[in-house]
Amino acid sequence: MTGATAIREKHDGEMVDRSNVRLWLRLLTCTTVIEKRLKRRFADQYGITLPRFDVMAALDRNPAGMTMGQLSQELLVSNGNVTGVVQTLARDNYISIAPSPTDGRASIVRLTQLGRECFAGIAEAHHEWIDMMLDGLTRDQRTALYDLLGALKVSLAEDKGKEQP
Amino acid sequence: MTGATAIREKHDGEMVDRSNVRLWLRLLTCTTVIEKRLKRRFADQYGITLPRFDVMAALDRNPAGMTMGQLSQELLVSNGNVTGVVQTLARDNYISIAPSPTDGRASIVRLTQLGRECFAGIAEAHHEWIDMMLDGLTRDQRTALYDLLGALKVSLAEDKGKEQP
DNA sequence: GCTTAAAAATTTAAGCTTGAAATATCGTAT
DNA sequence: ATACGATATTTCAAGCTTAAATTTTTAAGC
Repeated sequence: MTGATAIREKHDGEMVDRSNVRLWLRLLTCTTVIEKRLKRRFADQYGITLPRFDVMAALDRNPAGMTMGQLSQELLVSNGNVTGVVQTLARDNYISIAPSPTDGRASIVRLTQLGRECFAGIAEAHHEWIDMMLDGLTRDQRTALYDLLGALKVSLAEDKGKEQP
Repeated sequence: MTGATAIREKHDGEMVDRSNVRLWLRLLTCTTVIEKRLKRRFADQYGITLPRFDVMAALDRNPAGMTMGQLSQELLVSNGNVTGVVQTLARDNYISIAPSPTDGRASIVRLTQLGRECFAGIAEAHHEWIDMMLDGLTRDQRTALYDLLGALKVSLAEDKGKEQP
């Protein structure tokens, strides 16, 4: 079923059975394909990058505002990365950065009116694109995939403190 | 089951049921967590980046060498990216870049002896790390996840030509 | 009030990534 | 032999990302 547009999976070069590595590579390939398509569509139709959308989405969910540290934790990226993306969004007036009333070190980041309006339209398109990309799976398949990824997520969280070899 | 080290999922800010978006975010979160751990371990224990490892893995699988374009297709990244990563590996003498005997525009990239030796050790560690990270799933879960991701991959490939809204 | 460790954020250097432009080469048609 | 479209790669600008260093501020202890 691999037609001309079939997606190749990354390979690690080993010939012996490496089912875990193959599972990981398939996970990575699926995620990468979806992510690149989203990025392309965000850029083409809205002139926005995925990281900026992620920041706006986090702020949309927290209308009272968030600190840089909270954004870093919510988005699973470093503080330096958050600083850079936030500054770009502020430059373009999608968000505002205000000093924290209670901590002189911190800032409170919020969506502006312009930011909220832009985000609403982009979020709707985002949903539609995701729906389309997952449309080829049955509802049962999507549910099963969601549950299995949930198990993986829990397992990875428990992993956190494990020693490395 | 969300302990202190539980991994938060990214959110898109909507309160209505958006199961496809939640599935996508869970996929993204799992992939991101594994990828970041691999990157950290590669850097800490071998002083190498994941993209460089990817290039070496592709070349290990193709001892006769590959062109830049083949690397780009194999690794699902742009030509410009391949150029940059390949040049860095060549600088460090892990790979060699030779003019193609049949096409003056192209180059043939191969692992050097040093590159092969380094890659062998790193690849082994890579397998172990992946095995450990996926160890929390049962064999049946891993098989089911692999198959479901396969269905998703096929579906995404068929997506390729679909019109956007 | 002073000292110190910790916290919050910014800055920095290095690497990765894309898409487009530029350059050199190839293959085909005339 | 020449012209032209296509191909392969490099270069470039812009953005993202990390980890570490730095700066500013806070909180705790004395």
